[in-house]
Amino acid sequence: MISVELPDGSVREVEAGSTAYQIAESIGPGLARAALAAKVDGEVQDLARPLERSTKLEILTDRQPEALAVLRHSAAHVLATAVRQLYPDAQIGFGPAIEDGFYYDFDVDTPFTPSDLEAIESQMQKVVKQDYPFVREVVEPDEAEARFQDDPLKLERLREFGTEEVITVYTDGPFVDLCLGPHIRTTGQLKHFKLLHTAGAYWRGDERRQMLQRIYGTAWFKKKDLDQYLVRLEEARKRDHRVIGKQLDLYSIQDDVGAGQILWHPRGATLQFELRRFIEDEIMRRGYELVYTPHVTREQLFVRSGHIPLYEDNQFPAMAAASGDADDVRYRIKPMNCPMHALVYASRQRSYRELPVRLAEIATVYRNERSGALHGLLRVRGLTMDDAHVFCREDQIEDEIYDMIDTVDVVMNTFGLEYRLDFATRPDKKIGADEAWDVAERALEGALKRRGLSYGIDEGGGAFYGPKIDIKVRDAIGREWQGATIQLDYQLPERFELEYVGSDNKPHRPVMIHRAILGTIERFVGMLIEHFAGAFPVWISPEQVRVIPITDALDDAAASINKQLRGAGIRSSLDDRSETLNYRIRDGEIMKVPFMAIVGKREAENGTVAVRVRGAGKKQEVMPVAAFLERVRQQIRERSISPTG
RNA sequence: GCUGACGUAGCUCAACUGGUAGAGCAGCUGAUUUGUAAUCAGCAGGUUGGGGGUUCGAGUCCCUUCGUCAGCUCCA
Repeated sequence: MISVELPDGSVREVEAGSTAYQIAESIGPGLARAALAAKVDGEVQDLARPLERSTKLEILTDRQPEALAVLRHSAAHVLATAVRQLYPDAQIGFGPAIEDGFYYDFDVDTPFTPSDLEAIESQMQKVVKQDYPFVREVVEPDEAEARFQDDPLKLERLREFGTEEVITVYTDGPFVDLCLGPHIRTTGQLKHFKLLHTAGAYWRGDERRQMLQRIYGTAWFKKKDLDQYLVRLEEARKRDHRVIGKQLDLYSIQDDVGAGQILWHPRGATLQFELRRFIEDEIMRRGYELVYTPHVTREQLFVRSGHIPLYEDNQFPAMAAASGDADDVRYRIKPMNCPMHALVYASRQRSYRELPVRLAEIATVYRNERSGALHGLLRVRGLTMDDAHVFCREDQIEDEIYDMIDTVDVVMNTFGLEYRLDFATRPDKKIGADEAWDVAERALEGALKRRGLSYGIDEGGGAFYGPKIDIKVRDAIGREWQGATIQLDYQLPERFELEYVGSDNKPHRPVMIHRAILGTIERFVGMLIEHFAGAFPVWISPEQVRVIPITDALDDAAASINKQLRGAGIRSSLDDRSETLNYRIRDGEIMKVPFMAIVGKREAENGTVAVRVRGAGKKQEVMPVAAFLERVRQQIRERSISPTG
């Protein structure tokens, strides 16, 4: 007999070899029916696994979020079962649960079409109806080899197993898979799922290997959850910066210019203008100095910096010699600013007294991104970094990093953006002595700890030249994009032989820190559009106030208010079109203008405006023009997130 | 770059198996003068992304090229 402790603290004595399912049955038929998996001593397992030792046991049902991943992974098996029935020659890859769903990779001769998906989904329904139990078996290597004789992908994985490892296979009806588990009890427990789309995916994520066909799907405990998820996807599409960017006339990308290049329209340019002003103001108060450097330089510069050949794939090809130059002088458009900032530093002698030297430049750089990677504003070829390079002594690193993290936090909080910090440590392939890495990593982590923000650790994720801190923000549909980045660099100072004269009157090599706070203006604006769904804070709104006269008899009065607002530095416009009031108000709402100042006869007579605040509907407020003006200015000054705030 | 899907008026989308390219909104003109989310009428607008091919005939089929989208890979 063994004793099993349940979550409520009660203990049951059962025979060794009893299953969690049997225990669930003994507790009650309702629980047995609802049971999806078991948690044994903190580990999620199949319900059918025999319990050999005294343990703590929790029966997982649809009330435990941990069971969702089990359900989704099982859904992947049901998918594979269906695909194998419809396409017996399909070879199977991997099929894990992922956030919000699952996928399974198949090697098939002809890729699946959308209508194939429908057929596969209805076949899945049949598999569910069959209510096949998921059966786990532990097998010997040669037995496993035999079972997966016709599945080269599985065989490949199988041959990677160490001799000590336990090989398990799972069977549901006709389908057998090499799999760690766990699974739900039967296929019938999968109820609410939907296949979403297909995509190619390299086998083992390696672009040199063959491309498999991946089918993505989603699965939920309840129909309501599934429906909500589909609605959420729909809502996210409405927040898509590419949709809103068009609606609000912020920017365009045109074939005549080329993929991945942004044409900023006046409204989008205003966002960029305010961001630049904001960040430049912020960092100059923190002791940074602005520099401007060329966009095209001799290729040799990037050879010296090491970009060529290391980064060459991401650079645009060389340009021919400028006229009059020697034939061997070629030029490159810059993919980064760091070499030039290093040269600014090196342009004269530096004393330890002037360190840290902090050089900043908001500059557009050009990278030859692979066409398939481009994505609206979030991944472009012409990207504008709010770049800076700090040259300092090792003992100054921590303070500098601390200040950078603080800047990131201030900037993100200004917009109410949530972000995630990742501390990326030394990779296997690295340059420099371990002692230097020790110092660098300690400094970075010390600064993180001092700032008191939580962060993840990306073990071995650092750059080859130094550890880094990455800041990631999510887009409307939950994809993470890198924003700010802070990178320590021992390599470039070496290559450019950067020096400062120390108090000992001897030359020393400074450390270089690369950092961007917004990341790139393009990506940051894209994130802002999605975050605010186009309803920007007043201070960055392209159009802050729209003055609307009720009839054309009031056009002059409205025009003079508009002029007054503009004179006060407010981005105001006048809508005196010969359209109905309703039409113009609707237009203002659609364009997400934070304030509409409506001028009727009463207002004109009293020197007031009827202020309609974006999103507040009819709850307007009549106030003197001067008071309104001050209110807008206050919102701008305080960088309020919402006009109602 | 790779796999798949897609590309029709400024925008959103129609056009059955190949048979005269349409609508709404936006735009222009005129009328209307409006008190808080679409006033009415008229007009104009397209070598169907580009190039080539099959066909009596191509938006529709084929090839090619550019681009977009979802992923993969890569990355700010």
